[in-house]
Amino acid sequence: MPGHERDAFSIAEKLDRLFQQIRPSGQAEFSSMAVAEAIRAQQGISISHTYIWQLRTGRRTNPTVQHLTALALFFGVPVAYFLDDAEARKINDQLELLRTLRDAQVTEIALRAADVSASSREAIGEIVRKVWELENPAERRRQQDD
Amino acid sequence: MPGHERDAFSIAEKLDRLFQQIRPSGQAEFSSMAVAEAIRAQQGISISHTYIWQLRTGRRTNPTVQHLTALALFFGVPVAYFLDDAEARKINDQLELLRTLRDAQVTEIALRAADVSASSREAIGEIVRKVWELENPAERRRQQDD
DNA sequence: GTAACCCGTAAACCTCAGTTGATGGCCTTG
DNA sequence: CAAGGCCATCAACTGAGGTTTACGGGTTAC
Repeated sequence: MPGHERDAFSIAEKLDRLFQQIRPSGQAEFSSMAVAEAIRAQQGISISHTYIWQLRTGRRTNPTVQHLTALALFFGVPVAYFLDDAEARKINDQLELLRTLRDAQVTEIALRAADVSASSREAIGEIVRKVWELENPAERRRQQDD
Repeated sequence: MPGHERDAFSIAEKLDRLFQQIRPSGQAEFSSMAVAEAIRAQQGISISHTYIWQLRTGRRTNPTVQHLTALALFFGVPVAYFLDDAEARKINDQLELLRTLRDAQVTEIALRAADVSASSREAIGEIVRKVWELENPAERRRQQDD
């Protein structure tokens, strides 16, 4: 099991939380039976109450997309609720980076530079680096690690 | 099948798209074999190249969360990309831009420029524009619409 | 040439996701 | 009390998710 840390919260914990927080008429929790029946009725997807219980209690941990989607739909949460934790968030950073660039109105520069010869690009890169170093004192430059 | 509209794009189509758009060094696509091997190596999750191919070609359509998450992580997209169409479209556009920039090895320029004052950025933009105009004859400059 | 390799494709195969059936506890209602 | 329904829980089973093995085509190396 290499370095990548797994989800801090398991599917079981998240599902359990949904059961606790989303209740039929404000009273007691849904029963596994009721949820299974509702999913079959509303979505036409076969699922057994036993299996829902197994997922909730962590006895089964690796459902298929169909069942996970069905549960998410029933409880009215996006499927990503079950899946996107720390790991997926890291990935989202990469996409966020693009938004950051766009927000800094830098994409036009990038796009133009992309359409330019390699040697010119190198020269431009050098200029940018010089400007950046001028504007960023050494002290601040130290905290450049992700 | 009641009212809830299912995903317009299958997992197969989305996965195929990832293969097409996210490439190793800008050249040919990843092979199913390479992806399987990388997932095993980087994430320690067992997956066979044959199965990846089956998913990509739509012969298998209902993977478990473990495998879907592994694929999403490898390609650097949130798992929701495979499950939620709205988000998938958003990410697709961003991916295309990101790949364009990466292929031109221009991201470092852009990143540094984003971290620089507005006036400097303006100056840099001016330089880039000048270089670009130098390298792109007037004739070609006219057809700059897409 | 041919040997070695990587690749997509296919079918046979095996493991585990998911079901079925059963048990017993806790409520009601008669 | 017994009868009946709803429930969580368990063990045993089924079948689909996932793998293994193998074949043929394409490419590079000797």
